[in-house]
Amino acid sequence: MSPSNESVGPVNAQSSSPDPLTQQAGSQKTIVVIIGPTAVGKTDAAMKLQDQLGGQSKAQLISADSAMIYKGMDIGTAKPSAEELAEYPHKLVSILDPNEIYSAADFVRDADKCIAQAFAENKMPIIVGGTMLYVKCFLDGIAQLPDADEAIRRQLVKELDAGGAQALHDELAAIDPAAAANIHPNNHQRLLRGLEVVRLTGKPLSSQWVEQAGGSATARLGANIILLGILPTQRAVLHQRIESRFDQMLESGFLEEVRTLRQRGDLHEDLPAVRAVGYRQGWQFLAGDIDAQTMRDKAVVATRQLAKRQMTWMRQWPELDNCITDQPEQATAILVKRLAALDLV
RNA sequence: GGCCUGAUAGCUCAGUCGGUAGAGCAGAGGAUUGAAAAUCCUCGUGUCGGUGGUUCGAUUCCACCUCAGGCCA
Repeated sequence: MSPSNESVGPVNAQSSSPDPLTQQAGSQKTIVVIIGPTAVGKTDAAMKLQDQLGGQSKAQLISADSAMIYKGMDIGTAKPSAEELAEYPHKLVSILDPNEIYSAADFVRDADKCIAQAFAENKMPIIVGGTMLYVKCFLDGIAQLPDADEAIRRQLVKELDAGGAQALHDELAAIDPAAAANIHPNNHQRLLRGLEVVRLTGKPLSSQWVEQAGGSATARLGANIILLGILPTQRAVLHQRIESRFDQMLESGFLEEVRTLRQRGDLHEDLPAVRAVGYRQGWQFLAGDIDAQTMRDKAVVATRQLAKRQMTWMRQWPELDNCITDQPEQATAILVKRLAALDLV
């Protein structure tokens, strides 16, 4: 009989379920979130946590990864193997064709759905991934904005080519100085998106950013969040892992995977899937633009740079102050301890 | 053994008609709201291979040495 039993959340009538574990998990609605840079061991930590919680009937893994979302991109995204996925089913893995485009807003919507389902099945949701924007938007909420609009984007690109980025940035600044200050003129991707929203809604972007639809994850889902970041202090060690992991991918037939994607004929280098780390370089190699050594080196560099950007997100993440571990092998133990303190395991 | 070319930032190189030097890449830090494994911003002191010589002053010119590549023997 732990004191935290009474202090956390409403307690359902004892008669509703004979299983106290299930009942507590259901009533307290806890979501575990594990984030970290690529190659750090997030997936292993999440799978071990599922074991600790009692297997796949008690936990639901949900991937927050903008590349694992694609079918046929397995080796290069370091997806768990088919055997592992059978034992540790992941939501939001291999759900999209590589010719499709996914977004942070899609992720928030899909993750919310997966979590509601997990709660309905008395499973504890475990979000695990390295796409920090997805996780950030999931946790904080995301503004209600219009989807990408092909016609307007084409028009904006035309204007960009004709008049240059500064003219477009000036236009944005005239309507919405706050958004313009936040978006560098050279960042065409964000600049065009900003103008797209302004033209579609007729309202400033910055004011719409403030109103996050549905609010934070806690507010939307009535759940409390346990967030764990795995942030290595020895970057050289991570770089080492990234390098040898890519070499292993090559040995495992990564280039065959890319070749299969190329041979479809309908994919191209402007698609997010083909721009993914490793795939972009493999694509260029198979197109004959770069040699094998260059491909390998550039892929490793791109992966290192990805890891760096992921770690920048994490360092700036205030909620992460007291829950970072640089020892991936201990991440599961730390989470189990925190769940135990809430009587959830 | 002789001749030629090179030696400058972690890497590839530019440059200084003699006044101690700057790009790309790598690396580091940062931003991040429907493409995010994306996109973008900021950050450059290094015995200018070594030792002498000429000069007020040499990374720059000269000599020799070392190393690398090439050519001739």
